[in-house]
Amino acid sequence: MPQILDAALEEFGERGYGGASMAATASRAGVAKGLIYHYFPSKAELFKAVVRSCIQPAFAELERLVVVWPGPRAELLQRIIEFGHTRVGEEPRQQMLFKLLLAEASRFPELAEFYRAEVLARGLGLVGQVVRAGVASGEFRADAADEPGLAAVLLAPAAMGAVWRLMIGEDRAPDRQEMCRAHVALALNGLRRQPG
Amino acid sequence: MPQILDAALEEFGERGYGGASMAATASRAGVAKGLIYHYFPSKAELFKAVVRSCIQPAFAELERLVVVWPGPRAELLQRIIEFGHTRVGEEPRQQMLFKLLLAEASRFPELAEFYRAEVLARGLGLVGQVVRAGVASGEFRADAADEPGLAAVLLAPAAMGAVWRLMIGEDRAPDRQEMCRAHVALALNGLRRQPG
Amino acid sequence: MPQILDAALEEFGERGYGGASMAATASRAGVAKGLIYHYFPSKAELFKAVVRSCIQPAFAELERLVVVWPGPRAELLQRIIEFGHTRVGEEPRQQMLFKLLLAEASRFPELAEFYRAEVLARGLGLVGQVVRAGVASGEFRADAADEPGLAAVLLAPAAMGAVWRLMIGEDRAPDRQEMCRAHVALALNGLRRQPG
Amino acid sequence: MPQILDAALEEFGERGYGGASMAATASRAGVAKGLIYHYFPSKAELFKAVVRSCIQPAFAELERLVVVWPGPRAELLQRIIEFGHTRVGEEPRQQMLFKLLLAEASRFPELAEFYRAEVLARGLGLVGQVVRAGVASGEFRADAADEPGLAAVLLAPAAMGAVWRLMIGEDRAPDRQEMCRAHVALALNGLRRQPG
DNA sequence: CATGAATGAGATTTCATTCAT
DNA sequence: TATGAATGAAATCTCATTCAT
Repeated sequence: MPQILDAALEEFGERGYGGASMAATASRAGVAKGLIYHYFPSKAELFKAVVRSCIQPAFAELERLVVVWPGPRAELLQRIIEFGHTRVGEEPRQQMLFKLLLAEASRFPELAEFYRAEVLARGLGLVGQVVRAGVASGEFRADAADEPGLAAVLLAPAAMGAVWRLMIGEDRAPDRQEMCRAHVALALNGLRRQPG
Repeated sequence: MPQILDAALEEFGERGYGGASMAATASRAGVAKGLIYHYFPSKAELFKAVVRSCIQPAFAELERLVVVWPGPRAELLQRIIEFGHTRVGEEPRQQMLFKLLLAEASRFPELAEFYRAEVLARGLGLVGQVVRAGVASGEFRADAADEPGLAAVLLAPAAMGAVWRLMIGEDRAPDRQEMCRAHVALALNGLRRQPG
Repeated sequence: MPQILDAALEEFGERGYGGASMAATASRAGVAKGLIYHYFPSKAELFKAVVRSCIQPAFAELERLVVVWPGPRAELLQRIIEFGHTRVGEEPRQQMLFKLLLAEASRFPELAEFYRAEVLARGLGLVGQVVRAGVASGEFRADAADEPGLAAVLLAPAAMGAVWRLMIGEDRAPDRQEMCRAHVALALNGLRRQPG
Repeated sequence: MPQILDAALEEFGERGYGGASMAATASRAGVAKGLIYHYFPSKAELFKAVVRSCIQPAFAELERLVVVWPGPRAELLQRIIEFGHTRVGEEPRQQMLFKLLLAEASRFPELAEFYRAEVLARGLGLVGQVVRAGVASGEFRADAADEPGLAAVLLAPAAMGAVWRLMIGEDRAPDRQEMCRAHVALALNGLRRQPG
């Protein structure tokens, strides 16, 4: 059954939900078509199972880090941004998951809700927490705490970088490292407490 | 024939490339299936024609504005950012186009290339030009001119906002106005010349 | 399209609704599978179309006869009974129709209703009319007009003969002519006005 | 194993032979699919076993009654007819059995033969015996003994009543009691010795 | 220009049946 | 006895595409 999920992930990833074929998935997995239906009642259920199987506690590491971070918040924010640019879409399974979410979320409300709750909301919470802590400690300008859209703006460049890479390929998309550097610079400058 | 393209846009937009059906497109357009093949040799060609038909000189206005802008670059940049947040994905046709690009670009290299050249590159060029002008005029910090990823970072929040809205719906996605305000603030603060 | 209906009638008749196959129907008809779906949206619709195509004004002849009959009602009743025994299930199309109705009516409410309204009710009406006329003319015993189940009882032997023939074959079922003779005798004796 | 037969009866009764599924039968019975095959080599054999399990000595009571009946034959015949109308298709198991026989007999020759020998022939024998006895005793008209189709005609209304109820439902079919009354009246009148 | 009958490959899904445990 | 994983054939249905008219 894990082999079926693996095969299905590949197939869905390569062809999308609509383009994927149960027969191809079965033969990728080296099993008979019927066996898939022994475990999953339909293509849609298989798809959701595949997505579920890719969910990983990606944020756990960061969330722990935020809690125990001893140094300045600016540095923590930098780490988070760098983590976003380097780690997002690095592992193939995660990359496929993101691709599927991107392409099919609008046709699978459950998927969209999962993405909102498990990925977006956690990411926003993480960043928002750091920002507020930095404001409280006086590192960041005070009004940053009152900008409800700030977390999303801080998250967006890393996410959009991944989207661009998926859409037009790693080689033609904006360079990962360059975006990362500029992102860090803009964020830290943009949050710095104003002189005078 | 424009009716066919309109119908096809709706159909592709609602069902995606794989899910769209020529028969449904024909009946949406009120013509016979055969007529579609009179104009378009295949489903894939119809799809590309649909995408092409949605291309609009979205950047033309901005590109002109950048050239003739009389005031401070900060204000120009603010206008561009605001334009991005409010206009991107506002018109239904543009929204569908973006959705299709997002979902199918990886399976239609021509589409991806079109997006890269006509949308991404022009957008990056636009923003980059403003940044360099602002640096030249002393409004923005000098090292902003040497950050090749900066334009992408400045563009990303507006783009990602549109992606989020497509994925999880206007109502559950991060608020458009809040993101816009935070985006402007972060960008202007982040680019400001550092006090000596 | 008539060839499809003919082929479907054969297929459904031989194999029943559940056992019939669209592929077999198509190849019987000498057309491609897909063409059937060009005309009929589903197997169930094809089935109903087949049934509809078999409906014939079987009772029209008898209904006219009842109206204009000049002689004694007993003789008319005898003719109707004989018609029932000899004609029902004689023509192959009608035989198949009856078989299908019998076997599938309980799973196709529309079919059951059609049978009730177009076959059973008309048959009962016909017989009831003759009985009442015979009572009115004094040929039949008076209380026959007050027995609401009589028409069904008079119809039943002919119908049940057809059912038996379908179930166990013409050769092993009760003999058609013998049943017919006994039926006529019982009916005419049973309706005769009582002496004294 | 009785649970399997019960479950199979329900399943076959609801869906017919073709529509019934071994998996559904197994889950109705609360056992695994494999276990059914432990007892029954195939779906067809299970079906026949189900039918066999429903056979009950329905006629035994009547056959005994005919032998020992002390009173007039007319009264005995009336009882038999009333028994037919009230008892046939009363118990759900018998009803399902009849339904299955009706629908599938033509595709299961063994079933048809079983029905002919165990149901039809015994019923005809029973009625025939009573008629002959009544003729011998002078209660019934003499020529009734020479009508080979008479028994079938006398049996038919009760049987057809059950068929109609199965086809179009108890509520829309001819009323059971009304048919019974008319049947008794017609039979007794129709068999009465003619006045000189 | 325009139709729609016709095709045939391929999609998802069901299901009786087998078999190792 | 009993399970349930596994199979593979066949079922219904869809759909892009062709072509005679």
